[in-house]
Amino acid sequence: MTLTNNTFIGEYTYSLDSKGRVNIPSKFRQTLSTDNQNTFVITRGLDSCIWVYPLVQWKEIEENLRKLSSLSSVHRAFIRNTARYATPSTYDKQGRINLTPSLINFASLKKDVLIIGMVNKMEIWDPKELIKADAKVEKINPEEYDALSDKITL
Amino acid sequence: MTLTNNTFIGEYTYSLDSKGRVNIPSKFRQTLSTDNQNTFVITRGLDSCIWVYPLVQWKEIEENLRKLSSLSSVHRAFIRNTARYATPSTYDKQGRINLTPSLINFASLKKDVLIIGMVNKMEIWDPKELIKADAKVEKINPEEYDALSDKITL
DNA sequence: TAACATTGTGGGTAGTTGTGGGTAATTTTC
DNA sequence: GAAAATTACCCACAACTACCCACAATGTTA
Repeated sequence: MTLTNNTFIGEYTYSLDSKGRVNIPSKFRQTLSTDNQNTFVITRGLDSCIWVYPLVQWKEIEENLRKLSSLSSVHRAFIRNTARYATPSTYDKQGRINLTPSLINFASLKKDVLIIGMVNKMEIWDPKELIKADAKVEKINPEEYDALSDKITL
Repeated sequence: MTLTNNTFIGEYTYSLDSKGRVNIPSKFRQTLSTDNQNTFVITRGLDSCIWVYPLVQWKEIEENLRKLSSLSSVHRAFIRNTARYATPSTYDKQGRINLTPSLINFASLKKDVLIIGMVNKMEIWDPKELIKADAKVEKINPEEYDALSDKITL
C-alpha cells in the first residue's frame, strides 16, 4: 500500500552492522518516487539523532538555504550546520545505507537503532537517547502544545 | 444502507488472532470511499486504545504535520509523537487489518477486542480497559460537559 | 424451509525482508 | 608503484509477512 510519495511514518528497530550500514524500512523505500534514484541525504538532526532526507526533499532544502541571508549570524550558523554534515547515501540491493563515522558518533549510535518516520524525513536514534529526549519534552509548557491544537485536529 | 462516507458508529466485538489480525466490521468497510484504497492508519489513542483512521482522514493530519517547521523543538516533538506510532494497514480479502505488536501492547489487547465507531475514526479497546476508562469519565466535572454544549447540539 | 450469500476465524505457503559475511574493485598510504 | 586499507557489490540464509484457501456460523432470499 502506497500513501503519498516520499512520506514516512512509523517506528522501526534495526541493527547497525560492523560496516556502518543500516537497513531502511522496506515500507519507506516503497514510498520513494523514482527521481530519488534510491538515494538519501543524511545529516545531523537538531536533536541528537541523524536526519535522513529523500534526495528530492533535500534539494528543496538546499533551495531554501540559498535564500537565507548570510548577513545574519544565526542564518550563517544554521546553513553551516545543515550543509556541513550532509552526505548523500544510496542504498544497496538489500536496502541498506552507509552512515558516516562522524554521524554515528554524533547520534551516539550503538548496535540497536530506532528509525522514526517524520513525514517528510526520517530520524535515526539510539534508543536511550530518544528516551532522554522524550523526558525533556514532558517538561515543555502545556500552553505550547495548546497553541498547536489550533493548527491541528486529531 | 450507507450513511455519509467514512463515518463510523456502533460497537462490535471481534477476536484478535495469533497473527495480530482483527476484523474490521463489514459495515465500516462498506462506508469507506474508494480513495481510501482499503487502507487504514492505526496509531496510539489518547486513552489506552488504538485509533484507526481511514487513509484519507489520516492524510489530512499528515498535511498539517508537513506544514510544521522542524526548527521548533515543540513542533519536532509533536511530529515525532504523532507520526512515530502510526502505521498504514490495508485489510485483506477477509476484511482484516494487521495490528503491530507495539500497539497491541500499548492497548493491552488480549483475544477479545471491542471496536467502537467514533464518527471520523474508530477505536479498538480491550473490554476491561474500556470499563476502567468509563469509570474515570464519571468523575469528570459536569461543568466540563457544559462547556461542550456550546460546541455541539444533541 | 431449503438454497444461497455473506461474514468471521483459522491456518498453509510462497515470496519478501533483515542480517551477516565474502570477494572484487577502488582509494589511500608509504 | 606496490601494499594496505577501505569501499562497493554480491550471495546466502533465517525469519517474517502477505496472500490464498478452507470452513463454520450467521443472515438473506425464493
